[in-house]
Amino acid sequence: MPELPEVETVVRSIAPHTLGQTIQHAELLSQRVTRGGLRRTAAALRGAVIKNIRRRGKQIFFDLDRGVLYIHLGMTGKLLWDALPGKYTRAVFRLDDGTLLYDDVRQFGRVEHFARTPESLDRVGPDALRVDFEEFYGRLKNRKGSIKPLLLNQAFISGVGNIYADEALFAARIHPRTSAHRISERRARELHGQILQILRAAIEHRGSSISDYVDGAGERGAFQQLHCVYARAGEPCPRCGSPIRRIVLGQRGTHYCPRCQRA
DNA sequence: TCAAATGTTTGATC
DNA sequence: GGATCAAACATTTG
Repeated sequence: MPELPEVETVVRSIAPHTLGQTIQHAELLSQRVTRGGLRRTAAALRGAVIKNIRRRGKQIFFDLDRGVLYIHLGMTGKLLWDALPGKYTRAVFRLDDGTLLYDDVRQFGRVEHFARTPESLDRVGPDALRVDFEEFYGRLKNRKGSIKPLLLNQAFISGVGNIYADEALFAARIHPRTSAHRISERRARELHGQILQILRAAIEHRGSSISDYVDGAGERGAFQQLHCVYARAGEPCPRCGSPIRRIVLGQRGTHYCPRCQRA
């Protein structure tokens, strides 16, 4: 669920509460989410000071005075400030002025402590908001597969997920099955620009809440109201009125306008 | 009641 | 390496 705009919104909503605070107590509750060991991780976090909070793609890094707390929300992860723990609470961080909870129904997310930012997690591609066109096109033009799965590949660029991939391809009028290396420089420029524009607009609207996404204060986003194609199969295309089509591409639901986005 | 779908990543295989 | 596919999990939707 959480893609770049949602993760950015979460970071912004919890940063003011957590920056500079000390982790008085940490409790890790899920082996699946915290593979580094529940007790080891809790012990490593206890007493650490939060110096900085960063986002790269969909990854969140709390820089500590001793290592880093890494959080990935997966599909259903939530970071909540001063909320009540529930059935799906997987980690509890008691800070000086309140409590930060990590809730995650499906447990595809991760909460880990690292002594330093590890290489493997750092191997994601450039952040989708910071990649310039030269680099974007350079990485794109020799790729063999379809453009849609490539946009979802975090090693290509990081931050774009299923919603924003579909919306960006619609805005750029590119069929999701188009081979990446067959996209002209001109059309690639349009796509790059639309990715930036859509991600920025989504952040302004505090993300997309399709089912259960909320920010650190438990607030839903509003950008889902502005989706043109995502989860709108059968509805008229806002540009030409043709019914939006849904196919499966790279095992993911893919939404597009068959008239505006020609193969 | 059951099958299918859900925004994520990882790891196996060719 | 790059592309493809199954799997991890729990809930909701048709």
